[in-house]
Amino acid sequence: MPRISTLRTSGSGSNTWWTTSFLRSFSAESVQFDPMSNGTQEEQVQDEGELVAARRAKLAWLRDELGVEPFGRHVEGLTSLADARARFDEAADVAHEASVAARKEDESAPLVDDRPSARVAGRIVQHRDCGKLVFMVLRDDTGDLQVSISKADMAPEQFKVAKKLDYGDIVVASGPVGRTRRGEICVWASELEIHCKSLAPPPGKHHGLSDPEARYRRRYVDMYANPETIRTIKARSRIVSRIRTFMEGRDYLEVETPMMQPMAGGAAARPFVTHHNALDLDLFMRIAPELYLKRLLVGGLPRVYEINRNFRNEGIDRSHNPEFTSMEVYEAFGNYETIMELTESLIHELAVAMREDLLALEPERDLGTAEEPILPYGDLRINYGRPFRRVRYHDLFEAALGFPASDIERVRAAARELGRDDIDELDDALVVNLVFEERAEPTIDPAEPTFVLDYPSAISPLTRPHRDDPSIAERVDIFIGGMEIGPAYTELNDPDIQLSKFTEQLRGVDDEESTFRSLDEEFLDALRVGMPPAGGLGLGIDRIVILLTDSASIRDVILFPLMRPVDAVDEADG
RNA sequence: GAUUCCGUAGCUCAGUUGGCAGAGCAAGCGACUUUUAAUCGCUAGGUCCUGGGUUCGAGCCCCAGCGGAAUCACCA
Repeated sequence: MPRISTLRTSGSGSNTWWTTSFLRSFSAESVQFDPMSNGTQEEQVQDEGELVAARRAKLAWLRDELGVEPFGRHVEGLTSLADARARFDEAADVAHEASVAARKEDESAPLVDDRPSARVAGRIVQHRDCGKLVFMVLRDDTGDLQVSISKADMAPEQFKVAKKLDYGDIVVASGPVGRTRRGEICVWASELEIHCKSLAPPPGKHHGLSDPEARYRRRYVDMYANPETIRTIKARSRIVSRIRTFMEGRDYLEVETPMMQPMAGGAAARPFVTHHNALDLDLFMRIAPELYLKRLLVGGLPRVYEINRNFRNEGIDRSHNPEFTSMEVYEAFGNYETIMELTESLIHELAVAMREDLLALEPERDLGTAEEPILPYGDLRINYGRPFRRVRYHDLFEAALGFPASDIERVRAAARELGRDDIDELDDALVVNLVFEERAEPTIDPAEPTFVLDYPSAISPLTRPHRDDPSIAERVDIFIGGMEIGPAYTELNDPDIQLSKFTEQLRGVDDEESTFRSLDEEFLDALRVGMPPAGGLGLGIDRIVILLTDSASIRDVILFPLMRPVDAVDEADG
């Protein structure tokens, strides 16, 4: 027999008829004892602890004793909790209170009740049973609202239900919007129905769910336990929507290109491999849409963008998830200057809108001005005022190191100071960039969005060299809050140079890399057909959202970040 | 992949030198017609992440594993 011995059926004087009734219902309905059953089924039942058993017992009680079906149906005329709260009418509430007081003196006095009413739905996050009064707090995606119930105002059966509801249950309540004596705006419910009985033990009432692992694995619990989670989800959705509106306003066409590609191109990253059965063909989850978007420029679309997922088979940390969302943009006859202007305008506009969203919630916050929004990010206050800082790669290098990048002896000396022992084997350009990343990048003020432009050509193999100085590339990277948000380029459209750069790139590839790097002949064919000169941009959408929502980790802005399955134990051993 | 830290009741967390497993909230029963983390009385609730080892004795010490977080590497 499954273990339900934690629930006593005798020996304790405190048990009443309905405890035992719960227990009978529980053992009769929920636990189907089968002498032939195997251990696994029994274990599943045993997993249900005391808290679940109590909830199942209430479920059975609702059905058997009250004839209430707690898994409800379609409901009409619902108002969000925020809207219901907004309906509150002070004068009507005062008049109602006065008439109730008058009737206590004189029973023939008329009852005045012009309070607006509302029908609301939500999940119970607090429940207080005070005898003939019950107070509960409902939560929906617009906020919290108290529902107050007086025994005198409700049918006896419904009041019984109201007293026995649990944290986590979903209910619908209807009645006038008023205040309690303590001034709390609430729905004074005359009707109350349970529409979903929550059978899982809820998270804590005070601290919510704070264990990060539990929050990511059980996001649906995190969402109702921690309202900021829904706030971030909504903010992300608004940000993406605003990006689309912005791009559409500038005549960019949104397109969708393959996410499963025969060749993983467009970036230097390790791909995931998958397989098409009917074609018996290995495919790569895309690491970038770039080479397909450029084909569209070849075909004649002047301005295209794509917002979608890339998949990169690499490490996971606060700013990296294996699948992440980026926006790539290509603009015929643009260059990295026009793309910088686009990027700056877009990010500025997003910050302006986010500032307004934040002020709508908290008008008193100091968030700069509409032209120069200042948004919090951790300990920083990032100023999104235009123009963003622009600094050339070599100038930033020299300012940080005290000597120019062309002084290669001093650069190599600085690199050795970083503790690298492979310096002598590296090309000059790679050593310069190493020192740049370690010493110059950290000097960028994280509170000031900054474009770093004119990277060395030698480390930018897919970028068009600068027309005045071929040793530098028309490439720009934007940094905000210490994160690289995305690079922009003047794209290469000379097919012969592109071929030689590809070939050169493939030469340095090791055995492991060669399994997923190959020469994309179709793309080269497209370039030979002819691509207009173009500016291109890759923008990390998750990172933009991290910044604008002041989130600590990419996992907070991705609904279901990748987690190792808990049960995948020892499978790989052998 | 490396290093460090973490894993104890449904949730949030204590746990002393290795000596009977603790609290608050949540849960069950009772009281309460204006609560606000309601209050008051009673009751129940544990695979101390898993598996080994040391020890008379392990939540605590050692080894291995699993999961998570941070930092690093890869990368965006």
